Amino acid sequence: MKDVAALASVSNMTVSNVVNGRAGTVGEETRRRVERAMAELGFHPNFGARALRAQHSRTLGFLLRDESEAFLGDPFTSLMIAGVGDVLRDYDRMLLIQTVRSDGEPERLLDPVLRSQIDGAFVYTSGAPELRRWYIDRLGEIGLPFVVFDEILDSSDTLSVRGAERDAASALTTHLLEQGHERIAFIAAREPWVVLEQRRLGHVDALHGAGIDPSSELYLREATDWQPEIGGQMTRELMRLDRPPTAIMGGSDALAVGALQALAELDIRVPEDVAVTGYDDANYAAWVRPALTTVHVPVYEMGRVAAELLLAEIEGRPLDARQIVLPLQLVVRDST
Amino acid sequence: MKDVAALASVSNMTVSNVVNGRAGTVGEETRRRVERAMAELGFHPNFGARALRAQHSRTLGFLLRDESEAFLGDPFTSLMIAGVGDVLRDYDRMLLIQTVRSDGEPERLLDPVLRSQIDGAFVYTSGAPELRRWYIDRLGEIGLPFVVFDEILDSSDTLSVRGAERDAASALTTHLLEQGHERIAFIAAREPWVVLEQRRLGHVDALHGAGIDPSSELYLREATDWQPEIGGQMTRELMRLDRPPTAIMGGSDALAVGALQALAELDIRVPEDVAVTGYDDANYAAWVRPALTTVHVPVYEMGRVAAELLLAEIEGRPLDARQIVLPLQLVVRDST
DNA sequence: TTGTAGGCGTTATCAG
DNA sequence: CTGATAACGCCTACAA
Repeated sequence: MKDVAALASVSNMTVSNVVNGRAGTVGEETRRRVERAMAELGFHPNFGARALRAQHSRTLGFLLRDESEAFLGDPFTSLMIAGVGDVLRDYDRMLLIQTVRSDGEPERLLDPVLRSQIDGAFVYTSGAPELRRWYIDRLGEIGLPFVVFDEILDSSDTLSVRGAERDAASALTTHLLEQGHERIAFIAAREPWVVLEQRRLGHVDALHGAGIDPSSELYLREATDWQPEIGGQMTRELMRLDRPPTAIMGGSDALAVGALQALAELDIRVPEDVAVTGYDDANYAAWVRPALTTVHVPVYEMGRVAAELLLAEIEGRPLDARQIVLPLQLVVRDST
Repeated sequence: MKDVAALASVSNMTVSNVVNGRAGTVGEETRRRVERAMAELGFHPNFGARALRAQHSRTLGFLLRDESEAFLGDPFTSLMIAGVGDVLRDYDRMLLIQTVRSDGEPERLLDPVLRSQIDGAFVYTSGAPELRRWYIDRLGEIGLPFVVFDEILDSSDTLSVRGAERDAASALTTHLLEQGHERIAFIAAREPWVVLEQRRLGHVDALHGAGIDPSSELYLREATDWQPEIGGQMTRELMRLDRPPTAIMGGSDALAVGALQALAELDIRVPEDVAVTGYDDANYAAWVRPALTTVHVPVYEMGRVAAELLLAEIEGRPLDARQIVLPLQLVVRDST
């Protein structure tokens, strides 16, 4: 910077003012001289120095803790990050990704925060409620702005974004009930996941609403992961029941795909004999046959909304709401 | 830091030595005192200050320029980032994502580099060859270590990672030839994409090897994107030909899924009447019916390899090779 | 083994 | 509108 200053025969401060486009503090002619000098020398402000002095980095952090290995590879997660990333790009901010394995030290997730490397954080964590709670509390103590995803917070001023999972699951179940189904199974993985609990609750809500008692033999959650094979296994198990279900709700699209496959192998027609629904509306939900009835979860949009929210908070703009719940859309296709 | 120093009754320097675990420069007893003080005060070294002074940030950048909007949402890209991210996590480094829209200023992609915000870069760019070239040259000038993906570089010491696309496409075509197919169509999107050119070349290689001249009416590339619908359109077009193909190779799985759908609607059996192949081996390739024969592209692995490569370079470890070409695996399923 | 002095590149403050 | 000065928090070099 001092080279630029020298070349343009001005002081450091003037260069700084030009770089930061501080209006009305620098003469038109001087600005031009400085700009020319910057171009000539290929000057770019040093990030570390700026962060040190200005106490902010124009960088936001995505803090991610997931169970699986290729966590970031999860389409859900990456679409969320894409939403965040797209908005940040428009606001000219950068995104830092920090992740911890579920078998690593959880505190490490907060490193960028503790080191003042970021100006705000997006928090997307799996795992035990206590841990999730701990992260939120800790971040609150630290006082850095942050948004959490999928967390159900009452009477708190923590920023959060989530989908109306319970309502949507209820709507999906109601859709099935309206088709005349009464024995509706619900299959899922065993992994703890708040969102899934909500889906289950919504499902039960709707059953109760129709005066049906959820049967425990129709609620399978034996699996360890969300692969279709597991969905197939659970489906076979269900169809061996004395009174098999007439509809199977998958806790995710992948599980539903497995159900579809298993039913095809058993020569059971979908939707004539048994209806199947997914959840998430992954791209392939429309591509399998029969195309899956499912619930569209606007993950990308959630990322965008969260980013807008956090940026508004950071830039001191007024917020309409601190907790945002996005509606989910029922998508009826051919499997029901 | 000075607070810690005060509390432990030592100098700043001693605290710094403890933080950085510099061996043998600090007494056992002193270290303990300092550590206690750090814990008590919740001390964490300031990132900006360290980056400024040390001239490195332990952060690597993923520089991404893509045509589409939700660029990061592309499963390909995000799996690659996941691979990179997983390795960096093991090496205790962070990942900064920088992106530019195709309609934005391309130079902005290099901002983190120019500002010394990162210690190295992963470069994944779409677009005209000149621009891609420009990025590589510019990064070379700057002198920061970087790896590029999917770039075919000869006689250069630029680090790069790519798949053996041409070989795999050739193998896939050969597989079809061995099944007795002679009229093999190739459909793709028009978007410029180096990888696709390679796939096409491999396809042609195999045809030539079998003494077949690639027919231009069997090479469709009219589409604007990679959605299945487009693959369906092209398939219908192909089947209207006087001598329709007996096999259709999709430039990607999504296109192949579209072909599958179109053929089903035309009551053409796959693979009996027409064989179909995809490319990429996306998760759904195994889930559609008939399950797609395709080529597995180890994107996640590519990310990992690139990260290992770049880290070795940065940390000054010796490199076996600077240009890495990963083999791709032919995956034969039910559509051929 | 520990301490002191100085500077990394920027920006805030305040004087001119 | 512009410039001098100090400080941000840490680390390198050298001294004790």
